[in-house]
Amino acid sequence: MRGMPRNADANAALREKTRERVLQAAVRLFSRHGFDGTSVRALAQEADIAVGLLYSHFDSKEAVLSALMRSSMLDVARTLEAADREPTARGFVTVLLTSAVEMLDAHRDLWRLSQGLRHQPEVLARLKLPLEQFLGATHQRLTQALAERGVPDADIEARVLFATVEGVSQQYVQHEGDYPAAAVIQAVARRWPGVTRKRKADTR
Amino acid sequence: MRGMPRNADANAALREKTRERVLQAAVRLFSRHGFDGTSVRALAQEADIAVGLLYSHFDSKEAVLSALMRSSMLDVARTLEAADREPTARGFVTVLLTSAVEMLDAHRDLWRLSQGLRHQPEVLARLKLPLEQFLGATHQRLTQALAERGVPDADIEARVLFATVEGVSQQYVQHEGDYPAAAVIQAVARRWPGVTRKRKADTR
Amino acid sequence: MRGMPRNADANAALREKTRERVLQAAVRLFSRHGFDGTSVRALAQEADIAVGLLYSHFDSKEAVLSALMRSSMLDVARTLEAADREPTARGFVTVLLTSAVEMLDAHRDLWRLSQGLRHQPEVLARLKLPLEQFLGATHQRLTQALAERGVPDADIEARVLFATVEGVSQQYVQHEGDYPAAAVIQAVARRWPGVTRKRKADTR
Amino acid sequence: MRGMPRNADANAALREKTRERVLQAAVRLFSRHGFDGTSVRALAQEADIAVGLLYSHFDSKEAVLSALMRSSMLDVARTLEAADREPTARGFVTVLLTSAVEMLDAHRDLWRLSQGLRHQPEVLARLKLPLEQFLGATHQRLTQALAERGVPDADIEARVLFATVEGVSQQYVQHEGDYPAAAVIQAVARRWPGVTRKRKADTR
DNA sequence: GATGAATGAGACTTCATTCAT
DNA sequence: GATGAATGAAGTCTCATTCAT
Repeated sequence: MRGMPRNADANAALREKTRERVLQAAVRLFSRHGFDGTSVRALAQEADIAVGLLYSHFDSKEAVLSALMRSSMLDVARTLEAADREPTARGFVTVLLTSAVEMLDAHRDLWRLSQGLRHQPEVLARLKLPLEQFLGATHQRLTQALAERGVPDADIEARVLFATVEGVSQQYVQHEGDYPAAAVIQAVARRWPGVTRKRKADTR
Repeated sequence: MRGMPRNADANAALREKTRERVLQAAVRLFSRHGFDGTSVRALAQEADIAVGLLYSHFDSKEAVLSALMRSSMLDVARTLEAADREPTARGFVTVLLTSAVEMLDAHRDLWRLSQGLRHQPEVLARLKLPLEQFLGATHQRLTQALAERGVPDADIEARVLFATVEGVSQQYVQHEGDYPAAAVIQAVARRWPGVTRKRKADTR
Repeated sequence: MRGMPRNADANAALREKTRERVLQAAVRLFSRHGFDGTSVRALAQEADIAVGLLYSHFDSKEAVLSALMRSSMLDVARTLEAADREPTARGFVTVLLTSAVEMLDAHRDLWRLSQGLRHQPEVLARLKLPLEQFLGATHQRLTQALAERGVPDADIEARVLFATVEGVSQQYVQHEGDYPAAAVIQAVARRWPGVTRKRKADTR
Repeated sequence: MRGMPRNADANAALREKTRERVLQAAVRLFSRHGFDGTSVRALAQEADIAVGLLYSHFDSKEAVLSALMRSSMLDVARTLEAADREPTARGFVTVLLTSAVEMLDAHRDLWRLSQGLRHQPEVLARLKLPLEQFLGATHQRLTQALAERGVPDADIEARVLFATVEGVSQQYVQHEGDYPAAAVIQAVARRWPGVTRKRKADTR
């Protein structure tokens, strides 16, 4: 076992700080110029570190992207959790959209980045991200949430809801600030039942 | 004077055919490997022409992308036109989504490609695409279409509709074939008025 | 099938010339500074071409080395052939050494280079050179040559001979010109039988 | 004044042990992957010390190589000494080869490494190794040894002997264990006089 | 028009070395 | 003494674009 001067804790903290700086710089640059449009040199400069140091934290430029994408998937998952406490479908939809919008405010760049990659199968494959599986699981959760709140035909309705959330998110991000989010959310919510009916049968 | 050879028309047709082959090759490759992931050499190879010839048809690799994006915007515009003949909001929405899905079937790759670039402002700027303006115009047209069909609060409702169309398109493309498009479209349409009420005031 | 302007033959000749220039530059530089000590930029400069062009002729810097090594193995094989016409062991040895020395005069750098790599198993493995096999075959040929010329115990004697040729080559190259090659060759040859005795048994 | 701590001797011994570990790690790695193919980090890891510590023992990576090469030259010199006690040329040759082979068994990797560098003049120059001079001295010693044992034309014969030793060493190392060293040595020795004749004149 | 050899800037990544702790 | 985070120069290779034929 080898020694460890300079205090191991301080060292770990130092590393964590640097890593975080790289990730934040990466969100900014990747989302603006694209992954390929961002050079490692630019990335290091934005993070205010030497190029070499970047590689002591990540195996490759791609690994930085991969870390970001994982974090983005967590964002989405968290959005869902917030809505789960609402008893009615309308409440569920409202909170879902509201917290999605809040998440976008906080992580707009990250979300833009992840959207940009959604449709590039080759790239996703290289990153080894379980996107397919993640989308499937999300659909499942939405279906169950609606079913529990008495929405019939929950499977199809979940698809409608999923599409709506994605569409609204897209529009919201695209408009960079002047989007009537509250009004749109309300208009969407009005289309979902405000009370929970007795369910006669199970979802499946 | 030389030049102006045997048959000017045949020559022009030939050029057009080559140009078309390049564009088709570009959709395939760009949508799979991304713009940066596709080399001009690969592009020329896929189009079965020499690299040099490609440059006699397009100023640059970027110009090829630009041409594709313009064509994609036309796709979307055409989708709208198809729906315009429907008298009720529900009919409008139904046809809008249906023809969107049809368009996706025909131009899935192109649409994927354009989606991938939607969120990269710097790239879009370089391509000098009037995306902002195009989205604004589309929103206008939707708003007017809904207003004309007696939908109150047409501005907000148009945003809901736009978001829905985008969301459904996204999901549809993502699922590569096993998406219950018809059922989803029906479920969406049910949320829109099937009859046109008298309008009391204009939209604007 | 695509066309081929600028005359296909001229094109091929052009390519061959360039390729040859690269190989010659590579011998010079690799043998002086080592493979790792030679940058691709330096290589291209010495060959008086652009870096990129080098890569249209060879897959990698390593591929250049590989091509050289193959050519070096041919050199050695040719040396053997020259000696095969001698009827006595002494004549065989004399010609073998003489033509080895001649070969070294012509391809000193290449031989130095290949010697430098002989003992780096990892590198050789990467180059996928059949060195092991080549050395085995050479030993076989020497054994048979000696046996045919009536040398008893030809297997061991072939090893002595092989070692001598290698050792003399090494010394010759190391001395850069002031090596009494003729005298050494004569002294070596004196140790081998000048007449061919009747063989009583086969070699093996 | 601080420093000069508890036990200066123990400290020095510790340093020496570390230095030795580095050198051993270096032989292993350099001989397998080459000098350039071995990173300082890998070297430190193999020696189980921190990178920084390595630099407190050696000025540079090159200095490590230099130390190894010097040690390799000592190996060769020692080989010669062992043979010096033999009265006849044949005995001298036999012991020379035998102890060369023994040395190779003990320091195969080191010898391989040094052989790999023999033909790279630029590299040798950087290491400031007196190779030229060392080879000259070795030749001198061989010449004298043969002359003293009554071999005429000792200068040329010494070259033959030197070449033989090098050639056999090369073959021996290349064959990684299945080389009939004893038989080859015997076959070589048979070519040298087993008795010492009166010398009529001096060598030079 | 059509070709592909040629160019050279710039991308990602590695690595010897330094130095604050 | 001992550590390993940090540096940035330099390496290999790719690629959009040009142009002689």
